[in-house]
Amino acid sequence: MNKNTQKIRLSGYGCFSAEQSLLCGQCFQWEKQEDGSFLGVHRGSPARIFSDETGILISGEGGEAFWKDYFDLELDYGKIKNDFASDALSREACTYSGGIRILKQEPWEALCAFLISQCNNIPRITSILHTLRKQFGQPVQFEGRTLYAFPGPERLANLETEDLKPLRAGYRAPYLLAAARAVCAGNLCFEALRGMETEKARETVQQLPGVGRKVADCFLLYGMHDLSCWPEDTWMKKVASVYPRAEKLKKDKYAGIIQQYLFYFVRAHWEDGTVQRLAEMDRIG
DNA sequence: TGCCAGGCCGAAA
DNA sequence: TTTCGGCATGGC
Repeated sequence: MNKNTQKIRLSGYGCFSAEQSLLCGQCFQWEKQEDGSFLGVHRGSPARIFSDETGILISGEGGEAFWKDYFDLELDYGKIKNDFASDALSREACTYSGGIRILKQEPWEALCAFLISQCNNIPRITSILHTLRKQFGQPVQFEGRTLYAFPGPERLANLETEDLKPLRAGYRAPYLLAAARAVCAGNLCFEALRGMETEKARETVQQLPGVGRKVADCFLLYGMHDLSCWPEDTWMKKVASVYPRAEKLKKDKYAGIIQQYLFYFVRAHWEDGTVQRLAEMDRIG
C-alpha cells in the first residue's frame, strides 16, 4: 500500500450505488473489477471504490472530505426523489436508478469527455478517453498496477491533430486541442464560469468549436455541477415524445439529476416497451 | 452494405 | 428559422 493510501468507510448517506453512479454515462474513467469494485483516478488520486447497502468503501489516495465532495454526499437525494416521483414513469426511474448521484467531476476532464461524446456511444467514448489518458496522462502506481491521470490542458495545448491519431476520435480531435488552447490562453476560465448565471456560462462555453447546446449542458451539469442543466439528447427526445411532463421537468432546480435518472432508465427500457406503457399510464391517470 | 451512436456546423431553403 | 448533409470511427 502506498504511504498516502487510506481506507475510508462512508455510511449513513443513502441513495448511492457505485455501479450506477460510475457507469451511468456521466463519467468514463472507472473500470469495474471482478470483485464488483471500481478502479480509477479522480483529480490525480487513484482509488478503488466499492458500495453496498451498508455504505461506501474507498481504498486510495485523497481523504474523506475529498471523496464525500466527489460523490456529493451532503445533498439530500431522498428528498429530491420524493419531490420528483409523482407519476408512474418518474417513480419507476427513481426505483431503477435511485443510486445515481451527479458526481462533482474535474471540469476540464468533463469538458473533454463530452466533446468526445457527440454522435458516439458510451463504450467508444470510454475507449477514446482511456487511450487519451494512457498516451498523455501522468502514470500513477496503485495496487501494483499502472493507472493514468487525466492529462491537463497544458499537456494537450501544444499537440497537433496528428498527435491525437491513436485516439481514433475522428473529427472530434481538433475540438480537444482548441479547448486546451483556450484554457491555456486564459480564454476559458472555469473559476470565472462558476460566478456566471447558467445562461451566460452556457453562451461562453458554446464559443468553443464543437460545443453546442448539448455538450455545453453536459459540461455545466457534470463538470460545473450546475444541477439545473438538462442535457437533452436522442434518448431524452424519446422520453419527451411519449411523456409530456419532460418539458416541465427541464425547468426544475434539480433537472440534471432527474434527467440522469430518466436517461439511465429509458436507455435500459425503451426497446421492451416499458417506458411507453408507463408514460401511457401517466396520460390516463 | 447500411445504419446508428448522449452532435456540431455551415449552407440552402 | 428550420432543415439537411457531411463529418471520422466502430459495432452490429
